[in-house]
Amino acid sequence: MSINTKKKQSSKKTAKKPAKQPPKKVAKKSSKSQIQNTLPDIEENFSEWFNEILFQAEILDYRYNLKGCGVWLGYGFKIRRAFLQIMRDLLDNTPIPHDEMLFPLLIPEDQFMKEKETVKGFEDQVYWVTHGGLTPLEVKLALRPTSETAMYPMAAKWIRSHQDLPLKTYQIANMFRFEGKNTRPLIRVREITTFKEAHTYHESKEDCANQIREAVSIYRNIFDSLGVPYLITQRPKWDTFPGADYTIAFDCIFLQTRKALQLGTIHNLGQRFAKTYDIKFETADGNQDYVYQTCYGISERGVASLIAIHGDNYGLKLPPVVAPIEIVIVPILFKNKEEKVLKVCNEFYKKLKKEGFKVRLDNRKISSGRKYFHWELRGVPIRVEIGPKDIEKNQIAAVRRDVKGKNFIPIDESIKYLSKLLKDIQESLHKSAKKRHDELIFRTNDLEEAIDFIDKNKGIAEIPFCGEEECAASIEKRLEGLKFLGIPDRYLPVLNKKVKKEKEIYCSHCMKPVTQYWRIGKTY
RNA sequence: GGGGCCGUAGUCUAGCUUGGUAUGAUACCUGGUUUGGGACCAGGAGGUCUGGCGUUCAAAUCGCUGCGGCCCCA
Repeated sequence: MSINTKKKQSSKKTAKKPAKQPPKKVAKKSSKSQIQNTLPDIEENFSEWFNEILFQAEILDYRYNLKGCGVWLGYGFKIRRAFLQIMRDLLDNTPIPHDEMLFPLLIPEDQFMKEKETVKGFEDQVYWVTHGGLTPLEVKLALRPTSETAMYPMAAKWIRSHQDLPLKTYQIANMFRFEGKNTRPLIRVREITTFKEAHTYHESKEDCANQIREAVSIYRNIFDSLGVPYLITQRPKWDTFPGADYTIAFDCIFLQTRKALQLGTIHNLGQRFAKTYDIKFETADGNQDYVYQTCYGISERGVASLIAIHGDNYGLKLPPVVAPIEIVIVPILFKNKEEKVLKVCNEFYKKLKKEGFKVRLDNRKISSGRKYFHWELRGVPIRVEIGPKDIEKNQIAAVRRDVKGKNFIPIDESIKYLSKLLKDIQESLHKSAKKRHDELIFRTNDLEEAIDFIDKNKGIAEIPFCGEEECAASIEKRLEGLKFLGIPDRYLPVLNKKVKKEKEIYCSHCMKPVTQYWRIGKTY
């Protein structure tokens, strides 16, 4: 199957178009059978590949006919669920746990408008509910674009004393943002179906800084589990979350487009929101003070990143931790031998199931080659084949998805072998992605070189920079789509005991002496 | 934000210029034969031609507009 990524060059009138390029083969095929269900080439046409894989691998159906909204399908939903499980496990198990909560989707206008900075940052993106049935509402209701304004008035009611602090909360819910016309499945959507937002409340600046460190470490863990490489960067002050003191972001550079995708953000909110929403507590010495806050969020872009980072021309490669199926068993059936093979497969299936593997036996009456393509497209890490020859030799054939080798294993050793293989795949996916990702970062003192590097879509660059917005603006003007990501983590006091300082470098634009490189590149 | 192109079965597509029975493939269903990398044969089912309005004896086809998609530029 294939979804609407067709690119029709011809108009009705001018019809006679150039011959359509056949899709690039993803596999060797006998010459007489026709090619179908192929994916666009991931290197040549990443964005088409991405749309196709979402549909073909049954992750998302984007034919809902409402811009920026789609349907999570069965297989995709399971991946999403595993992704959420990773986040929940980490947040629930910090020394002082985060409590999961759920706030209303609707926010009354007056409450929403209270925090001026946030409103300004989101005002052109808010969906408004103006009617209840046929009755116009006296106070219109915002569909949350983010939940600070829903949560903080409640927090003000809950927090009385320093004994109530720190309070750590999170919710996983959908958000609505009226994005412009350039929407993209999972990456830029109008309904963010999956937004994990943590909000924490503290009695001091120091506690707040500690929380930032905890958040960074949680996020590291999340993306490491997905095998997704990332850069940690403090956003420039002009690109900080509205109302926050500073914002630290996790970005992933897509290996094909070499554009950075923001995967998650961590904000130090200081006391600004506490003052707006009057979140006060009584200190140990009997005074009143406003709480210090942080918030940090991750969306379904996490799923997008693991699809994009590991995928190839055969389809997905799922890290075992998020794979809905870790091992698929394909029986190799020959005439008059079916019963025997199916019996052995069934026994092996039950054995793996009992051992706790996420396993699936593919009994369908289609050719085995077809099954291979089917499961490879869906990124199942290991395929086990069992045929008459294997039964004779008391073995199984194990094929890994990531590097495609076939190995024959004595059936008695198979459990041990398979669980080790899953671990290997998990690690090797991460390692190979990280290796390719690291190669996309280029440090130079020469602005021309940096711009050339980015212009040729080779990745992102680090250049010496003074931090001034005007200076940044003149550099951004040099190349379309060029953006300042911000300050690399190695320079951030909050994340380093000893902060690194560069010597004898000068801002790429104004030539002032500086001590930091900044990251610049193209972004999604 | 500005501009361009497009929408026909689950999917892809022919037909549109010059208005008159909607083409083919694939996927799907049934039966048969097969199966160590996308099998084959036979039969079957599947369409408000993106929604609305208009022109016309007659609209997939011409015009306007909504919705949706893709591309280029800011």
